[in-house]
Amino acid sequence: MSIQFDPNKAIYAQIVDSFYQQICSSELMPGEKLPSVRETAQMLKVNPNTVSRAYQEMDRDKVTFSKRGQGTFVTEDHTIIRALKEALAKKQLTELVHYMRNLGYTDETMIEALTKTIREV
Amino acid sequence: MSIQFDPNKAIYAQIVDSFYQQICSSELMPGEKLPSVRETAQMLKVNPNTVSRAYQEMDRDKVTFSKRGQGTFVTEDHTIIRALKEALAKKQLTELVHYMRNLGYTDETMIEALTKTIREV
Amino acid sequence: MSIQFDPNKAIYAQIVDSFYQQICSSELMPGEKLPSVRETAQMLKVNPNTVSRAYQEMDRDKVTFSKRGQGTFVTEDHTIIRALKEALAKKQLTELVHYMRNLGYTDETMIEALTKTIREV
Amino acid sequence: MSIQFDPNKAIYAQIVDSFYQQICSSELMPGEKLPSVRETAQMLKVNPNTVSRAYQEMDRDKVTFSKRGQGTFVTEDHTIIRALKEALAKKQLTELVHYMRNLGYTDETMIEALTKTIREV
DNA sequence: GTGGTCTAGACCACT
DNA sequence: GTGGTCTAGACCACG
Repeated sequence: MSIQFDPNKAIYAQIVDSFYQQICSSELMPGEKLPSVRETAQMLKVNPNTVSRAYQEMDRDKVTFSKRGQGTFVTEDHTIIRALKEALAKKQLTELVHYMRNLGYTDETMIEALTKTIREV
Repeated sequence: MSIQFDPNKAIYAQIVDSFYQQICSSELMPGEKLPSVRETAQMLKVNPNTVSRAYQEMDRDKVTFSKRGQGTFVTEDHTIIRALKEALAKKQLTELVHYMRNLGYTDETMIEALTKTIREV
Repeated sequence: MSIQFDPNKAIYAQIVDSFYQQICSSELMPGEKLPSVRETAQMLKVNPNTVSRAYQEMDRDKVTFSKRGQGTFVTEDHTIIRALKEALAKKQLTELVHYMRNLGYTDETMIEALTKTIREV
Repeated sequence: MSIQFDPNKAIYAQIVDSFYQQICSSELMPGEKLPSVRETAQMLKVNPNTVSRAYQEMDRDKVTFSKRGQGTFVTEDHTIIRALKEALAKKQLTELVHYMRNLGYTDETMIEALTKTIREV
């Protein structure tokens, strides 16, 4: 894993985003252990505190859970992961809708354009 | 206008993108004059050469045209602008399709999700 | 305000508790500004970061909201404050129930004892 | 047994409280022998004099009695234990009543809330 | 080893 | 001034 940090978004939030994508795309499976705070910090060349904050953020969202002395793990509750996927998708879709409308697309032409893209990709 | 530069993409290309968006969303109308190279350079705190390269890029794409001694103008050829819109849209759509597939969406659920988002936004 | 810190509970959490009590007992009214992070830190003789974390915790709970450059304020949403009151009450009540049961009280005698205490206090 | 000492309350009093809770919850039965002063002192990492004072306090309350050369025992007088239970309960209840009133609860809503909590816990 | 917390000191963006 | 973030380095509790 490696993240190209966007200077305008908090690093800890970008770390969260990165893990969420890995979890949603099943690169990280339910119950799987995340790399330790220190490992991740070293890998991303950031301070362990920053990674710790990211892990706590994910814990709070119940997407992960941490066991003191053992590590941080992806939740085994599929409902939560499903909800996470939907939330991420919704965010992308909303951005797209705004972008396309800004470009002059109507609801119908937008769906047409997506359908066409799906066929071609 | 102000751009938050992404260190991974050539600055001139980001300037092009920014103008293309303005043209597609009709913030810049067909035939309208773009700010001068020097103005834009000052505004973006960038070397004028970088801006000049961006303008040349847009000229080459026929999206703008330059008149010696007068400046750079948005094309009045609506076909070109329409094509530009489609190209920008296609790029976003392609990214979305990949993202959603990565999340486990099928073609049908993806279109459904878009339809739902359109209704809600 | 002054807190006698319990060495076993995170300081930031105790600061949150303290503010929550003040908000629930209307010592801090809806919309009222909390002391600044730095003020509170000085008052409690703790590091500003610790106070900041407490404030962020309250923000996340929507009990407060922060405006960059202005300060942190108690929410004006009475629903949230009501829910907070109930949550705090529930916590105390649950502890009490366990304590009283441990002492051999049954459900009826427990309620009787409370009724009697209410009359006397 | 282990006590997390609160720096604001005399240690001997906290030791008394701890034993009283054990007696009321029948962890220590009527007639049962308490650990010796030295044992308790070692266990709690406290000066034996402090424990001795706690034991004297309990003797004075007639909750325990000491036999020279044999040790300290829980009273076999159930009346006293019952009174002790009531006193502990009363203390908790009184605190609760104040806390809940501070939160804006009336006598009726307080009893309702307790009834509800009892059902749920 | 693990995560959790705290301090100290710094810089940023916003009013 | 405000809150928000990051780094650096430390200590703790848990297993």
